[in-house]
This record gives sequence, structure tokens and C-alpha cells, in this order.
Amino acid sequence: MKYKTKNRDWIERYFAAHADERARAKDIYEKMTADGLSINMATVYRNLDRLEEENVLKAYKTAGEDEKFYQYMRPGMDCGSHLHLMCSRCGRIIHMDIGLMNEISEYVINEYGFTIDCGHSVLAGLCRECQMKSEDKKGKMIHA
Amino acid sequence: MKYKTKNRDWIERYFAAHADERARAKDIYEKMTADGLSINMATVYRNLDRLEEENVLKAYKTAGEDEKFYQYMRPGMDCGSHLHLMCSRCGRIIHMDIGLMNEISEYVINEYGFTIDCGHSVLAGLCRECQMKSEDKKGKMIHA
DNA sequence: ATAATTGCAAACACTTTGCACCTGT
DNA sequence: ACAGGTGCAAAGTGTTTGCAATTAT
Repeated sequence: MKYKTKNRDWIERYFAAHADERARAKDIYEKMTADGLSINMATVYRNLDRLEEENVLKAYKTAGEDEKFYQYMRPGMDCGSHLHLMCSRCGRIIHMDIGLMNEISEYVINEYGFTIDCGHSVLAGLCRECQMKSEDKKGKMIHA
Repeated sequence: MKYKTKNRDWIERYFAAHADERARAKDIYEKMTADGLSINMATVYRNLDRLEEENVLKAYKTAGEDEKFYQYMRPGMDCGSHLHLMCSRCGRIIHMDIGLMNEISEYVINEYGFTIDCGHSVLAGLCRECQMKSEDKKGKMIHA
């Protein structure tokens, strides 16, 4: 049986309120501290692990970065049935519609005998906002 | 200027000969040792880093696993222009044809304003062989 | 000769764990 | 009361680094 604690609660609410962002253990620690709560890193890790087990959060790592990232899994959203786009710059996750997923999935099975596991697949790239920022920097035109 | 050393050479040849497999620093260390060579982990890491910089290898991390994986980049294969399928079980990488990539890419730009970076995108799942093995074990189909 | 590479041990960054103490039910 | 959560410090894991010794050119 599990208790309802202030820490666990705070963390879950934080992720729910930032559903399309990702956060690392360190981020949570800092936000909680900034919010006037006193918490220990070990506790942050324990709570994140727990929330991941319960499928409240999804965890992943990426090539360039050393830390694990966590992201909220909207209940009932069924992230196992669609693909995800992740912005390499800001970390935003976009849940793609299921139609394209089915198309891709079928193609890939027929062509390569490969069964895609959406839950663990991520298409990396740049979201609109970050792309525009890069283009501004480079002084290029923003294309439609 | 860089020298041609026995270690670096061995590693590069190993990856070229196992182009559709991935390997971790530890794997390389073990294979070299098993091959009668004496090498130090630090040297393995340094050589892998180097080969990655030179785009001979590509490096990535995945959700469940703590180590960095390296994979050979066939010269002239232009892995920045097509998507990759990675088997979660055996690690095999399949280079998808460019046609579907263009279709997906266009769709995603139009629909979400998202620009996919193929070089860092991986669709995870099970390859034909591993899928068949699982089915044998469980005596039933997994996924559709 | 001399610049790059290596081994070794120590340092690192992030995460996990053992245990005594504290909290929620 | 007592299962479950927490803080602390210590241990783990994978990777990186400083430096003296070695090797390739």
C-alpha cells in the first residue's frame, strides 16, 4: 500500500501541469527547492522511478545528454499507439496522430518484417519555434 | 595529424565488419582482449570518441540501457537522409529506404511544423528474427 | 625528433542503496 | 502501531582526464 506524500504529490502535479515538457531529476529538485520545499536528491529519484513504474511518467535518454529525462503520460492517451516527435533543442514532445502511424507501421512490416514499438520510438528534430529561432540566428528566410 | 595505430585500426575494422550491429565500449574491450590484444578501457573510449567525431561511427543511448552504443556509418550511405529501425532485442539497425522518409517528413512538416532530423531518429521495435523467437517462446503473436 | 597515443589511477557525473529516523494511515 | 517514505552518507556505474611512458611518423 502506498501513502500520499507531499513530495510525490508535488512532482505528479508538476508534470501534469507541464505535460508537453520533459524534466530531469535535477530540474525537479531545483523547482521544488525554489518552491520552498526541502527535498533530497535520493527522494527525487525514488519518486521519479516510482511514477515511471506506475506509467504516470515515461523515461528516456538521448545521445548527447547524460541524464535521464521524464515526461508526463496523459492517462488514457495510449502512447503505445502513436509516434512521438521530440524537439532536440527544447525537449517538447508532440504526440502524432494515429493515422500516419498505422500507415508507417504497415509499410515497415511488409517491407522489412519489422514491428515498431511506438512507446520507445522517437523522431528527433526541431519544433516550429526552435526552428524559427535557428533561422533567425543564421539570418535566413523563414519558409512557409 | 593522426597516427595509424593498431587499436584504432582494429576497432574500425571490427565495426566495418559488423556494420549492422551496435557495440558498447565494454564489448569492444572484450572482443579485443579475446583477440589477444591488450587494451585499456580509457583507450577504447578515446578511440570510440574519435571515430564518432570523424563520423565513422554514430553514437546513441536508449531508455532502458545505461551505456552508449556505437554503430558503423557506411561511408557514402548518407544516414542523414533516411530513417532507421532498431531492434530492441538484438540491436540490429535497418536503414529504411528514402521514399517513405520523404513522405513522413513532408507530412510532419505540414501537420506539425516539425523538421525531422533522421540522423538522430530511431524507430524501435523487433526485427523479423527476434519477433519470431518471441513468438516461439510465448506461442502467440506479439503486436499486430 | 616530436607529436600523437596509451596505461594507469584518480576524478567525474549521475544514480542507487543501507539504514536509522520520520510520516501517513 | 506499523507500513511506507525520507535524509544522509556511502557505494555503484559508466565515462573522462592528467600525466608520465610509449609509439608512429
